[in-house]
Amino acid sequence: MPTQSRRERARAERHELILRTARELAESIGWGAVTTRRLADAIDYSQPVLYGHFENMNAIADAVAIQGIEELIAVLRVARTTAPNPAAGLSALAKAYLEYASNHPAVYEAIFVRPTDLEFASADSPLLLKTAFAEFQAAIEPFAAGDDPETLTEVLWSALHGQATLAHARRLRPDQRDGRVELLVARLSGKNSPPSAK
Amino acid sequence: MPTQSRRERARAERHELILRTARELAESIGWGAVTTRRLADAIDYSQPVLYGHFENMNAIADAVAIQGIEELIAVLRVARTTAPNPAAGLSALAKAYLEYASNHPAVYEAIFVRPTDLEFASADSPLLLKTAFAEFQAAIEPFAAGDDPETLTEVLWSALHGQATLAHARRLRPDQRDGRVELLVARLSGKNSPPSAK
DNA sequence: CCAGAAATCTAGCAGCGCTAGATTTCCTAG
DNA sequence: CTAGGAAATCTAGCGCTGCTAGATTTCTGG
Repeated sequence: MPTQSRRERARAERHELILRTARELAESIGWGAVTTRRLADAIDYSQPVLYGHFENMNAIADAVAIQGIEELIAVLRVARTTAPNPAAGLSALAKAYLEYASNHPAVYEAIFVRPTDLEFASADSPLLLKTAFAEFQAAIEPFAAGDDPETLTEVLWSALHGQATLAHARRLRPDQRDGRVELLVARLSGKNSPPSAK
Repeated sequence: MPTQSRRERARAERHELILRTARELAESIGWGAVTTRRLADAIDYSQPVLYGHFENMNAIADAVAIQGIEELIAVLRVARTTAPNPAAGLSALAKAYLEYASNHPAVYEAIFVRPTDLEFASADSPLLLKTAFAEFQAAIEPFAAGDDPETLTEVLWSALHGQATLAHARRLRPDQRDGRVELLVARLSGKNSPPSAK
């Protein structure tokens, strides 16, 4: 192992340390309070070190977002493919999505809420977004009936995104999280209101 | 008219000037760029004058949000009550909501996106939120069937909110805005996929 | 062991929200 | 009509932000 390699390894480790710390900080104090000074302090280096790894503060949040969307894709895929049938798959995927958003609000914010240049910036991020989108589409497509599957997918994703963000902003009744997603899935998949009461 | 009154009138005018200017600035350059210095410059006063009218910058955005939600409520009510039947009313309300969000993105952001203390802060703002919520509920309630109307309302509102925010972030196909809302409304109201194709 | 390269830090800039204290403007009483 | 005091307004500045140039330290290869 040449010296060069050890340096590179140390550098890569610190790169991960920055990301991990940024993520932890964001989850505990919110992105708005994750400043270069605080982050540098937390990793025990001076601010300029951060700029040796990332172009700016925004790029750090973007990198956390990319890690997050990879996790999210995996979670969605497991939820969907583990289910015994399409209806259960759709329901599991929807619940898994909201659960991820609820358990990792700062990461979710980094991915989908924060004003991001991530759209067309990094070369691989649009691909990841497309992959995530494909998970939604695979889950809802069996219920497309005569409608355009892509449009239906956008409707599903938007509906879940809305529930995630409004729930996080405490604008929806917390105890009804499951009720909302179940009702949404039921109506979107066409299996509508139960025969009569209950 | 005693002197006191003229002063008060001038003060009220400037109050409105601040709000109007803040709103215009936000719509043209985004809330992130609406700073106390820029806003003060735009109204041709120094920064401290702003603090004679509002507690802080956030309170200005909150005030814009309150103006906005009043507008939005009126828009929703007209859309809903003008329609000839419940189905048309729901559709009109949904489209009006998305249109308002699209036409006044900064105001929409002030109301529903910006991290706000508006929840329990101002005395009248929760009432306004409840009133807006009631509009949604009135529109969707006829289609509740056996389901809880409040939950269904939360589902509707969340779904529209998601479409509004993701569309603004350019993460949904712009040309499919109407298609999405129509599909959403159709599925939520139980009038599902057309008999066969097309 | 030592020169040069690489890594890291110190110190600083401009802009942010916000405010204390100086200054100006205005109203009123004599 | 003017003097004085209250009200309105501004200047200047604090501590924070993201970010960077240049000094300094650390490490590496000859």
